[in-house]
Amino acid sequence: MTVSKTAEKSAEKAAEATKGRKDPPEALAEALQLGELSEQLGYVLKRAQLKVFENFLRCVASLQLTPAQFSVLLLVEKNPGRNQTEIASTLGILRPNFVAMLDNLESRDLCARIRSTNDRRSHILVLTDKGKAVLARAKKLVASKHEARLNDLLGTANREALIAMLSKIANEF
Amino acid sequence: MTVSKTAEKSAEKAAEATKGRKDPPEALAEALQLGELSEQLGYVLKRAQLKVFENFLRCVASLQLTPAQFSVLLLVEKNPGRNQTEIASTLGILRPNFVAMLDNLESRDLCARIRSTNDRRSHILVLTDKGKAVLARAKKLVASKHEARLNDLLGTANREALIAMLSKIANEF
DNA sequence: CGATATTTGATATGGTCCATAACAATTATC
DNA sequence: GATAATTGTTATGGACCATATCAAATATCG
Repeated sequence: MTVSKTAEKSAEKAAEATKGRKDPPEALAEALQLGELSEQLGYVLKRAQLKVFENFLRCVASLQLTPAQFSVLLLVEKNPGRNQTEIASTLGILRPNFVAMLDNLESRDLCARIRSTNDRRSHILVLTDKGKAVLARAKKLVASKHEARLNDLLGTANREALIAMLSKIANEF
Repeated sequence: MTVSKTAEKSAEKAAEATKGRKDPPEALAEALQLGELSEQLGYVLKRAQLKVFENFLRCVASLQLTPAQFSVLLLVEKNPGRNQTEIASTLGILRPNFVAMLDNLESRDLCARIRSTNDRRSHILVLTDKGKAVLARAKKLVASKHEARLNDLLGTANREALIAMLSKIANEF
């Protein structure tokens, strides 16, 4: 609560410093110096991730799919007959949180839970025909709009190198 | 709610498919195929970001600093005399959400808000001496543990290339 | 000048995502 | 056959993010 003596002193200096350069009303505020921040991997990684997700959402807006939902559909398509625990855990989703996600996808008739005949505790996941169709359309949108954008920005070789490095970090860090 | 006919049929096939390979009790569950997922930028970006943040937290655990708090301290140190709105907006933090963050940092005597003499609405932000000391120690920990780890994994040249590409995405995507 | 609009920090609030505990049904273990 | 473990589920709380709103201070403009 109380401000230290030294903080007060440096604060006075800081307040003074702004006095001299009182901006004329229409002046643009000077951009802040990012400094070491622009070299911080976590910082730039987070900001890039937000931008990529944002762009992804725009590209598949017509299908109303989030990145997480897209990843579920992709994984179920590639691994039919797996149960909720298996799909969720490979995506890093906790089982309790996966329930609502599946409720959503199932209510939109994109995938279905089926009680396994082997183990009647587990639900086997399958894409519906509509789910397959929507996923196919999503893939096309992602390739033509989302990935194409990235290729324009970085070039194909760099894009592949980027994904390889990120995979390495995700798996071995 | 109701499962489509086609979904039921493919479900039967899926359930049957698992019947043949009922695992012997001690068998390891086969890893799922990621398929196209491992080529999805958003997916690998998100997972890499989580790993990096996790590692960052471990490296500076002794200082109890999150990546977001670290970025605030860095930016305030580099840009003394700026107000809350300026610091928050360059970090992509909304002003309302920045209040609690500053309450935290201020209660730990790492930074201080000072009413500006120019504009008595705004609070000028300054690092306290303790804040400067903690930030200096944090920088050393990050450099020696966090970044060093990344250099070991990718090599210095690749690390720089990675950060450059991520910056490009963050700024131009 | 003075009325109105804008800005700043702050509060309240709701949404989404993430994590843990607990439970019933089912299956595995011994 | 008693006990333990697993599966899907619910409930719940925390962290983070976004919007509306407010009082105080300042800017704008008649």
